[in-house]
Parts: sequence; C-alpha cells; structure tokens
Amino acid sequence: MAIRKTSRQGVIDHALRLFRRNGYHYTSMADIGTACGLLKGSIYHYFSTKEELASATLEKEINVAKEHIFNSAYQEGNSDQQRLIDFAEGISLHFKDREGGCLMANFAFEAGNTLPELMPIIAHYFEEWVESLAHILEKRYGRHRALELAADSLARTQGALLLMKVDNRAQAALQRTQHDMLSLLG
Amino acid sequence: MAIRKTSRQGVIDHALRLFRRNGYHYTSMADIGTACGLLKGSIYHYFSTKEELASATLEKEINVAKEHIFNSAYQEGNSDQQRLIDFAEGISLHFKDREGGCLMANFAFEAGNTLPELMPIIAHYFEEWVESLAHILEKRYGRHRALELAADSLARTQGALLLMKVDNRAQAALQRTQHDMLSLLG
Amino acid sequence: MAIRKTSRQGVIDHALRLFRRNGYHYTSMADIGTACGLLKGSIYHYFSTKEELASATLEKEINVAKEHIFNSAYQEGNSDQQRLIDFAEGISLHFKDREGGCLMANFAFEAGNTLPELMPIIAHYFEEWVESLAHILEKRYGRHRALELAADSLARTQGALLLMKVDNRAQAALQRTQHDMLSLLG
Amino acid sequence: MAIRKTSRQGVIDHALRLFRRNGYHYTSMADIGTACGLLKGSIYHYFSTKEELASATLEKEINVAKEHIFNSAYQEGNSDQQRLIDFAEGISLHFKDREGGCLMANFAFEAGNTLPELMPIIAHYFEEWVESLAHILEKRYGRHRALELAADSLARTQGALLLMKVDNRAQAALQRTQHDMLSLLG
DNA sequence: TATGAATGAGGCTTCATTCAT
DNA sequence: GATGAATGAAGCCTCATTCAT
Repeated sequence: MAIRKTSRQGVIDHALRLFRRNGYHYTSMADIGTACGLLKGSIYHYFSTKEELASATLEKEINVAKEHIFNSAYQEGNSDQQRLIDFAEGISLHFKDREGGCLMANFAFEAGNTLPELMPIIAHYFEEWVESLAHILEKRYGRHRALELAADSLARTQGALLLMKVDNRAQAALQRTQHDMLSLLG
Repeated sequence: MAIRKTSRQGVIDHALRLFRRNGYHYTSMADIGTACGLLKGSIYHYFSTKEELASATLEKEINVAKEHIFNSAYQEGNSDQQRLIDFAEGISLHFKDREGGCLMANFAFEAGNTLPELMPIIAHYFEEWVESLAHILEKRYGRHRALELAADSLARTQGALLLMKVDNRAQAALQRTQHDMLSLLG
Repeated sequence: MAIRKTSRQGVIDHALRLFRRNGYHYTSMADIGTACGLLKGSIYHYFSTKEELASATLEKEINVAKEHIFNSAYQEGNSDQQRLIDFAEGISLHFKDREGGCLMANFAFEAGNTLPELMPIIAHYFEEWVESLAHILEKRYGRHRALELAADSLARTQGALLLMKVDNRAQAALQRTQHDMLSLLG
Repeated sequence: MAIRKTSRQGVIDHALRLFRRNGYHYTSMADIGTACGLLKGSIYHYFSTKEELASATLEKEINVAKEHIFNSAYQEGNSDQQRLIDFAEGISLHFKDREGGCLMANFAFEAGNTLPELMPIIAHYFEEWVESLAHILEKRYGRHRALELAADSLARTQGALLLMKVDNRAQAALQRTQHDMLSLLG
C-alpha cells in the first residue's frame, strides 16, 4: 500500500473540478479522495488543510486563465484588434462546457464570510482580468475609460455565467457579451 | 408556556437576511433562532425543514422585488421612459447597502447541485426581471431584441453585484449599469 | 427522544471519574457519552468543547477538596490539633479507593504542554492545599516555616499517590505521610 | 539511497527527551522523526512499534539513573555518609533543568490504563531507587525502617518534581527533600 | 537504510431534526 | 407555541503503521 496513486497536481485538478461544480462546502474531503482514488485522510499527505487545497486550486485557476485568456492581451506581435479577438475567444473556450461556471466567482460567494484568507487571491484574479483587457483598450479609449469598459465587460461575463446556472439558454447572453466586446475595437 | 415570540413572517425576515449575507449552508437553524429570539427547535413550528424555510424566503424576495422593481414596468399611467427610470432606480434602492448582494444569485450558486427544488423559484425571479424590463423596451426594439437587451442588463447587474463582494469599488460598475440602462430609451 | 437522561452535573461527575482514571487524552467524548448514557454529540448540549468540560471537572474537584479537606483548617471551634487531625483524615478519605489518584496531578502532567488554560486552576488547587495546611501550622512554626512544611507534606502525599499507580503497596507510604503530618503538632 | 542518518541509540535519545517533555501520547512518531532527521516511517527500521520504542527509552532511563544515582549506594570504598551525599547529589544533578521532570513518573501517569506492558519497567525503576537508598540506610535503621524511609524520600522527591510542573517555586521543595535526606545520617 | 505514499481507525465537533414537557 | 434534551449522520483532521521503491 505504498503505490503512488496520484500527485499533488492530480489532487488539485480533481479538487478544482469538484469545487467549481459543487462549491467549497459541498465538496467534502471524502469526495475529493474518491475522485483521486484516495481515502480522505490521504489527501493530507499533500495538503495540510482543506483550505490550503482550495488555495492551491485558486492559484492553478489563475495560471490557467492567464494562459488561456489574459496573456493574449500582451502578445507583442499582434494588433490590438487581434489581441481582443484572442481575448474574447479565450473566454469562450475557457468557459465552454465548464460545469459550474467560474471557480473564482463561486468562491467569491463562499469566501467572504468563511474563508477570508482566500479573498485576496480572488480579487487578484479579477484585477488581472480587468487590467489585461484594459491594456488592449487603452490606446483607443484612454486608461480611465478603458478600465471602466473592461470592468463592465467582466461584470457582464460573470453575470451571464451566473444566469447559465439557472437557465442554460443564457449561453446566448454570454455570446453576446463576447460579441459586444469585439465591437469595442470594431 | 406558549407565549408567542414571533411569527412566520418574522422568521422569514430574519432568515432572509442571514441567507443573503452568509448563504444557505453557512446559516444554521441556530443562527436563525438566535436572530428571532427562538431556539432552533422552535423554528420547526413554522417550517418543517430548513429547505422549506429557504423556499419561503425566496418567495418573499420575489414579492419584494416585484414591489420595488418589476411592477414599475407595468404602471399604466407612466411613459416608457418614466417606467425605465423607475425600474433602474428600483434596482439601485433595492441593492443599496444590502449586505450580501442578491439573495437569488447567492442561492443560484448553492442551489444548483444541492437544492434542486429551489431552482425553479430562482429561475422564475430572473424571468420576471427580464420579462418586465423587456416589456418596457419592446415598443422601441421589438420583442426579440428587447428580451436580449433585458437579459444583458440583468447579467451586468448581477455581475456587478458579484464583483462588489470582492471589491467594493465595483459599486461604480453597478451605477454605470443603471446609467447605460437608461440610455436604452435616451 | 427528548427524555432527559442526565444533567450538566451528571456529565461532570462521569467525566471527572474517567479523566481521573484514564487521563484527559485517553478519555474520549464517546467514552464520556457512554458513561452518561448519551451519544458523544449530545455532550455538546452541555459543554461547548472537551476542554470546557475538563475545566468544569477541575472546578468541581476543587470544591470537593475544599469541603473534604481544606475547610477543616478554618474551623473556628476546633483546636489546631483537631484541625490537623481532620485535615489528615480528610486526605485519607478523599483518596481512599479513588482509582487514578489525584485528578489535579494527572492533569498537571497533561496540561502543561497541551492545555495551558487549565494550569491556573491546577495551580490554584495546590496553593489552596498549602495555604490551608500552613494556616494550621503557622502559630507553632511561624508563617515561613509553616509554608515550607505544608509544601513538603503536599509533595509527599502526591508522590505517594503516584507510587500507588505503580505498586499498590505504596498505600503504606501514603499512610505514613498522614501520620508524620500529625506529629507536626504532636 | 541508504545513507545512514542515525542509529538506534540516536532515535532513543531523541524520543526519550520528547517523551519526557510532552508525554507518550503527545509525542508523535512524526515528532520523533523530525528530531532525528528521519521521516516517521523510517523509525520502523529500528523499532517495530511506538510502544517498543517507548520501552527502549525506559530501559535507557533506568541505566542512566543507575549510573547517575543508584550505583553510588554500592561504592565499596565510600562511607555510608559519603554514599548518601553522592546519592542526593546524583538526584539533584539528574533532574536539574530537566524539562519535563521524571520520565518514569510521566509514563506512570499514562501507562496505567493504556500501556500496561510498560508498568513493570517503571515499577522496577522505583524499586531500584528504594532498594539502593535503603541499602545506604539499613545499617543505621534496620532493613524494614530503611525501606520505609527510602520510599518516603522517593515519594517526596517525585511529588516535588510534580509540583514543579505547576509552579517553578517548588524547586525549593525539591532541595529541602535532598537536604532532609542527608540529615538521615547526619 | 531511507523515503514517500497510502491506509484505516479514531477523535472532536457541527448541525438538521425530533419530541416530551 | 416554545423549550431543552437528545439523536445520528457527516465533516475535518491526526496518527500509528505498512510497504514498494
């Protein structure tokens, strides 16, 4: 019984998916264990508390979002239009068929009153989102207005993801959000 | 031993506030009892399960939102412009200083995988929102486009409320949302 | 299932006996529950943590010791000799057939590194012991020497109780301790 | 992968110190491992159970006590007075600044109901103590009374060590104990 | 020898719920 | 109607122990 069954990364990946779908509280250590093929107690070999594991999933999500979405804002070789296209498409692909919507938003709902240590990570994620999108827009709109437009676009995107939890037809709202984003440099 | 300390409505009001601030799971029956001046066991005189109580808070929230927001869309005596102004202002007032943001959105995050019976009520709330806002806009935009615009506005509003959980500066995004709503008939 | 099965005092009494015999750690909440006829979870109706329950047992032990032992030092009607006789006899009766010896000493071993909040209660107990015995002796020996003699007598008593854990023949050592105590005013 | 990091003796030494300070239960195999520079699993190369390791620490403690204390009772070249002086001084040095007091006494508190296999070793330690001290005294007092006096002295010493856990001022009581011991042949 | 991964039992605690009074 | 006592299931976490590498 010392056969390696998974890895720190493996645990993070399974936990991330479960947290995204069911939230922090409704995901038990036993659930995560089952998903990894471990017993609940064995997860403590990799993480010393559930909260530390949650923190690791948030870090991972930030890195993935950077790779999938935010980084496209800084591609030196691309025009602003192209960067915006890539940004919007990155969002579409990132949340496509992603059960549970946005991990960060889900945590934002739970973290406020019970996991205050996680709030800064979540805030950082949203800031990166706004900052990178504003970076694309600021040549056209100036920094101040670009930040406003970026924040509004983020809000619409997150709102659409929320509505999709209740009614799948809201997927159309998400698409319109991406579409309207493109028209900002259209 | 039977002095009436509160009422069904009293319990609902306290529970609603707690659910909005802390979420369904993180609000215990004991918390609600404390807020009402009851012991947790006594709540079962009014509601047979916690979920039934939650359901009652959702119904109440719908009614309040109708009164504060949605009904303004159907005021026969008012112009569409005036209705839209009232609608936007209703939203502002409804969520002003409301700790925890939107009860319905909060439940949407928790209800999906764990309280499926509540989803229809939540869906109904968002439909009422879209339907009433679209009612104001459809003379100008036609029904189909009016529904889209209404849904997008709802998404932006909910997204802004979410961002406010993480960073209070997002209040500005909420205001811009109301402002842009008005310009739809400007 | 709402039949009263025990009381706060009942829980304290059972817990005290188990803590004395088996120590704090080796007594589980389930053990205490079993002794009371409760489930482990039900104990939390009376005490919010195991440590709080432990604290209550220490308070109780102090009160019992005052009644059985320490108070005899302050009986106005009695001569010093008589007080000393009562004091020594109180000790004998208090620890007679008391499985586990002295609750306070047992806790002193565990409390140091893991339950620091309990140390002051334990210290208080030993101080009361020394203070009351010295009160009997100080007319004869002066306060300073009386405090020394009292502390030495306490040490011998506690040491004898410890040895009895290992070898029941040490009961004789406990008796000699009481005997030598009497000869202090002999 | 097989570099020797420590030895059986090394593990015993570290474990002994931890058991003395924190007790058997509150010392985890991981703690011992950390102290030795090993992982907890590696300790099982030297000892097949935690209890066996505990047993080894008790054996070691007995040997050290013999060397430091008990043997002085049998020094053929010395007078009884000198032997007693050495015995008392051995005790003083042995427990001087020894965090946690007497390993054997600590185990006596835990071992009774949970580690019965260790009781004989502990009993043996106390017997050696009494036997060797009585050996010094028996020419003067006769065997029977010498055994009593030795047991009483041991009790007082252990009691003083216990009181030191609660209040460091009890160090004076320990010193008086050694002093009174000397006066037995004074 | 030493490691790191895994186990499984057990511990404390929380909580929705029930019910006799 | 309200209470307080009790339940039982579940949750997080710890730890001695095992074992393939």
